[in-house]
Amino acid sequence: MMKTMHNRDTMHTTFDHKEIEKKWQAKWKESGLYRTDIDSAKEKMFVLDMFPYPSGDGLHVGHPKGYIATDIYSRFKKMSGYEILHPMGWDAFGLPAENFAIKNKVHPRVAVEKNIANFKAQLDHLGFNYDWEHEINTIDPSYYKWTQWIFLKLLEKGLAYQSYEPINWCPSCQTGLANEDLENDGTCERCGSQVEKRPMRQWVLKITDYADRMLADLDTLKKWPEHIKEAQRNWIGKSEGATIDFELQFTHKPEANSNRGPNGEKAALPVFTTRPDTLYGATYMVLAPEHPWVTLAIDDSHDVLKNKKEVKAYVAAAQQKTEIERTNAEKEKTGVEVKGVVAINPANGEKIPVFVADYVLAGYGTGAIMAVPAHDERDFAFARKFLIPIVQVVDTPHSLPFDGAGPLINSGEFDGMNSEEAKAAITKKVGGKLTSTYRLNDWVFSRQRYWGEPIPVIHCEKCGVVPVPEDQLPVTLPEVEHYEPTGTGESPLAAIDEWVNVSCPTCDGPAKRETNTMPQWAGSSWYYLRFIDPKNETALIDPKKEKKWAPVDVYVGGDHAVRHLIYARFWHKFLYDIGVVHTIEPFERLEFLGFILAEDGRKMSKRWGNVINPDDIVAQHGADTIRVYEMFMGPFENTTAWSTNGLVGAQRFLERVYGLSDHLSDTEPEAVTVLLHKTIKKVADDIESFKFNTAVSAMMIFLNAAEEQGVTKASYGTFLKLLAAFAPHITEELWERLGNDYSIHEQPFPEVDESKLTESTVTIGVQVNGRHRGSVTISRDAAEKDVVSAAQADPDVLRHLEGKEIMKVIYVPNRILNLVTGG
RNA sequence: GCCGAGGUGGUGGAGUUGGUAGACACGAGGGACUUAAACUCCCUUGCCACUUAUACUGGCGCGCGGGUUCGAAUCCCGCCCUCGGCACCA
Repeated sequence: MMKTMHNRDTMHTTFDHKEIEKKWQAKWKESGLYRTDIDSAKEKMFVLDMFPYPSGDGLHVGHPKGYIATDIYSRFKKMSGYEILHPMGWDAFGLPAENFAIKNKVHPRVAVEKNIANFKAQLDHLGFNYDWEHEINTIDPSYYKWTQWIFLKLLEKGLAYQSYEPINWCPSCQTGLANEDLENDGTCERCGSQVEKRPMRQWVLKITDYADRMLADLDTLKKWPEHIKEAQRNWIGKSEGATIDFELQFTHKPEANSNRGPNGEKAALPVFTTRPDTLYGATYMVLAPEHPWVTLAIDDSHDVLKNKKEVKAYVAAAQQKTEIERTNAEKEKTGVEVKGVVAINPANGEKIPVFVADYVLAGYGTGAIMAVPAHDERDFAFARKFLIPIVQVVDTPHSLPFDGAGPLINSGEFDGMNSEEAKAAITKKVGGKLTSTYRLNDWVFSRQRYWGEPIPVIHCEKCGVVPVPEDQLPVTLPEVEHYEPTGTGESPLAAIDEWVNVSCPTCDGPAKRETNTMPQWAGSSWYYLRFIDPKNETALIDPKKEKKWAPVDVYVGGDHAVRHLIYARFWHKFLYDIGVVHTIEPFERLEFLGFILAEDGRKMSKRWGNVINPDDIVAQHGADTIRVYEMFMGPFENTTAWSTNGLVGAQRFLERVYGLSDHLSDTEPEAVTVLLHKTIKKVADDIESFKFNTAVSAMMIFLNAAEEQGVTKASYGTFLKLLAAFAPHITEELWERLGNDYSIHEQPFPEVDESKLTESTVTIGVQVNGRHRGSVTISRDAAEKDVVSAAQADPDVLRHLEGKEIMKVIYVPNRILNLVTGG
């Protein structure tokens, strides 16, 4: 290929990025370029990042990656004719601010506001197109008024309740936690302490009522990554099966059999099983140590067991174990037979022993199981150890335990029936119910800490729990002397008598405020809605605005695959049910981003001393450089290590773009025009699908060609528009230098001239026997015989055809020619 | 164990309705400019063999082993490894 080289020497022009950034950031602000017109008639596009927690450490270069992507995407959409909403806000309640406040003796609000100012400055340095008129902050009383309002609605609908069940308690953070706040090994995700089970009064949200809908509606989320949906499915953990009652008989104190319940009804315990088809093989029953029946049976006032002491000791020992010890499948099974009581297998009437064992979990299903050792690995191991009969009921050539399906045996009238069919049939015979159970537990919603939204209820001696009347919202967080957690299970708010003691809204009698606060995740469970209508004082959101702007069109973030996204989906569905929103899901499309590691391949952390502050990169290399670089690093969803060399590569690219403005030509080769239109198409398609790395690469390819072959002012201007979303400062500057009107960011995105995309000649690869041997350049859509004769004229091809006869010709027009020879 | 995503040069990565693998960038080597260095620019750069040669040419190459096909990074079968979610969940 011919290359007419311009001498790049003379092309090199450096520019003062600091000057340009300062100039245009000021101009953008002054002209209100990025203001959103919520009432615009244009089609809307709501592009949102997961808003940050404003930590004292500030941003490192990894944080802005997602923000850059949404900035580019929303700028592109604006150029494509949409009215965009691309806001930013602060998730500012939570433990770190509170801990910082305790340590440094400042009010958390003061610390957080300082951090926000720092974050905002860091973001502004990168040239983002946020409309700060739409900023929100979860700690503003005008915001959390509506967080509290949602809680009241949940309470009203019976979806918030108080529970005294043992919950996760972090001894270091001194607060209760939700299951979602724990690591896999049962430690606190925030401080790493081993979490304890502790019974205490808690507010709990009935998220399980929404489990089925949250699971089913995942299928409507066509624009979500599969792995996120899968993580949510796993978290919800639905199992389908049956609940079947097992009658108990007392053998040690037979008189107890005739004297149960007010109507003499028999005692029966329900078990949950996914394999009701194996009921005939159930040779014992197991209860979790925390099962209420067990608790009752070992109570001192009861005396129906033969070995109460022994069972009691086992239960006590089980409670001493940590979560990890309890849930380690590898360890040998332990348990104790409950003597003096047997269960009746409802299928065949056999008397089977009852055990208490900690391999059965109280929090799942009914906390009791029917054990089928022949067809369950765990039951098999347990049965072998305790010498319990093993009865095979599913026919299989495999060895036991076998947990697959097959024709039944030893199952009375069901012999020969297939497992699947037998599930419903056997359940029906024994009067059981086909049910589902979930791994997901209700959301433990109260924290015994200061820095959170007060839960808006009042406890009255006479009336019990009384919601704070809506017109008294927000219940504002009072000033306190000390933020330290009390450790007693009471929040620090409990010490502020003048705040706690109120009169009951119902009876006017003496009452106390709820002193627990909401978890960190409350404010972020609905914040996206508030961006649309941030200053509304009379409603959470104006219905008309909601109708136009919800849901979020593109939501971008990493992490939070379950927690935040589960909670937000839950609240959104609730808001749908009470008529606040009109869609069943909050986020139409989700883009998951990969993180940026430090140059040494480790996570960026103060601990390793490898943190890079974007401010330093902006100062040294420019905001446009870091923007282009972070998009060029690799696929958006990939986690990649920072590379200063790569950054410099992006900077060189921008400097060459800038330098080219001094070397524009009056004409350009057709090839450059054609390439420009290919580039327009490629960049538009790639931004739409979040493939920013290949969009940048396409622009680099165009720049290389334009430098080598020449480019006109018009084409160069078009190219600048493609680059504008990525590098908003220098493109604005160059746009002005070309003599155009302000602003490049309000230009329509260039149109592709489709006629330019089809070149008149094509280069076709030529294969001999499937191996590439040469290529021919020929007019588009050339006839097969012309391509073959052109290929036969190619010496490289000819060499491989020598002395051979062409048996077969495979020709894919404009793509490939394959000559197959005999011999 | 179950489920999901992935494995391509020295590096980040292109390319998957099967059709010229390695675009673009980084790094490296060589050269121009410079008193010198930096910057900038030009050339080379998957591996191996042959060769005075970086020229030709041939062979091998997308985790491994098979298969389908004129043709496989792409489709099928069987493995291995990495990352993520769940996990004594009945």
